[in-house]
Amino acid sequence: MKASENNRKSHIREKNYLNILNAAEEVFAQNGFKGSSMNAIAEKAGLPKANIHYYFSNKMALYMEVLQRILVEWNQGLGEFTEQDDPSEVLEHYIASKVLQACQKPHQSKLFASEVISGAPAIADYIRTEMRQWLREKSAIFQIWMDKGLMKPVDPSHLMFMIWSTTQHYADYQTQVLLLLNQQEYETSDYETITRIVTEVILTGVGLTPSWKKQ
Amino acid sequence: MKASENNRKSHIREKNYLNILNAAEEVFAQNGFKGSSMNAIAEKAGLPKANIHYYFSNKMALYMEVLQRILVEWNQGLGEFTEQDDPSEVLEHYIASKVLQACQKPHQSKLFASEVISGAPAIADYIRTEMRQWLREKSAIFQIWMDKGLMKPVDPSHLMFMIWSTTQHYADYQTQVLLLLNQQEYETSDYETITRIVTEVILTGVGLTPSWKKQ
DNA sequence: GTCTATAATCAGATAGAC
DNA sequence: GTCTATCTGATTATAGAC
Repeated sequence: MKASENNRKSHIREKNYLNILNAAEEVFAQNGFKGSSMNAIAEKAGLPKANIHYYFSNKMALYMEVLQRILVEWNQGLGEFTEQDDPSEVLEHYIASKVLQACQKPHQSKLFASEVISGAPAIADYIRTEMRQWLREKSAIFQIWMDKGLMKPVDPSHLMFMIWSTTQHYADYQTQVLLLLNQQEYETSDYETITRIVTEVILTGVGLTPSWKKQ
Repeated sequence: MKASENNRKSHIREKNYLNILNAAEEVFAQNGFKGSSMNAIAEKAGLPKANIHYYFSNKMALYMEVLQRILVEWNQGLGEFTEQDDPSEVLEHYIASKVLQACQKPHQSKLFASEVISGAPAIADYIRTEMRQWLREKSAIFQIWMDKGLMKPVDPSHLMFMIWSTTQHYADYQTQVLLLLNQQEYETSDYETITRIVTEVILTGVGLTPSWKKQ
């Protein structure tokens, strides 16, 4: 087999693979693992059901791939900071990224929420190890900032929960938010409004000043 | 038929009815509407599957009853206040009730979250009418308080979303929170910790003072 | 009112032609 | 690699004995 053929084939493989993953992400996000059918995923991907089984050994394997991809993307995009950084800059940046992520890729947070609501059977281990470790590290940095008097002392873990909940709300409860605001979808101006109020309330709440209020 | 017999029968009916509703609430909360099976509900209720169909015509009818009951309970327990009330007292009380509700009856919020994540097919109408109306009324009160200079001006709807998200987080993401905090379940002391930090950050964030910080 | 048995449909997974 | 046909088991719902 010529190399060019090989490339073309693996290109097709890659394309189908991603197509299925994307379709699965949407369907799983809407109805959770148990509530989603391979049929629904196949239809969304525009393929016969059997093709999915050609690329993924079974439903659970597909689900794990989708979840894995989300966790990897989340770990890349967010949350690396050190005690040397400026507290308000760090929180502002973190909140802004989370809001953007929630509004632009709500499926990801919805799928994650679905998984956690059903008891996190697939990611309990991940939460107990990597996520807990990450939270411990970042909490320690918060604590140092508080000890230095750079911010008001509040429980660091719960502060992180507040950031997660307020931002992810716009993904998980997207349907409710849009219905209440009488909008069809999020617009770019919404990202800014949301980021602004969440940042302002939380930063002020822990004794910090948002950059746009300084001087 | 004697009256006593009639009473006994309707008592049995009531007991079974509630038993099924409670079982259904748990199962639907964990796996959503599509992901839940009548079988699982029957097992949790300790009844043969057919008995459920004796009390509820079908799966959707059972689901709607469960949802209905949650919405009624939520409407009773929370959130009646007027512009004459004191802003910090109102917010403190509202947040405390929501935290208690989230920690004590996480199923309810989980089920609601599940419904909204899947696009709110069963309650879109409720959200568009009653809930939107409620939000408009309360937002108007917030706005009056802000106009009077009693609190810092922020978007009232989004402020409400922040209260909902931070409190409901402890229900919807209960599994994650407990895994991260390395706890088996919420304790009474947790209710207080959570209420305290959420209240403190949000109230301070909108320029109010929690009661325990006054004088 | 309760429960076993069963009809009818749907879902996950595979076989095998192309 | 792709797709139709099909197997097997689960699921909703009902029939009918008790």
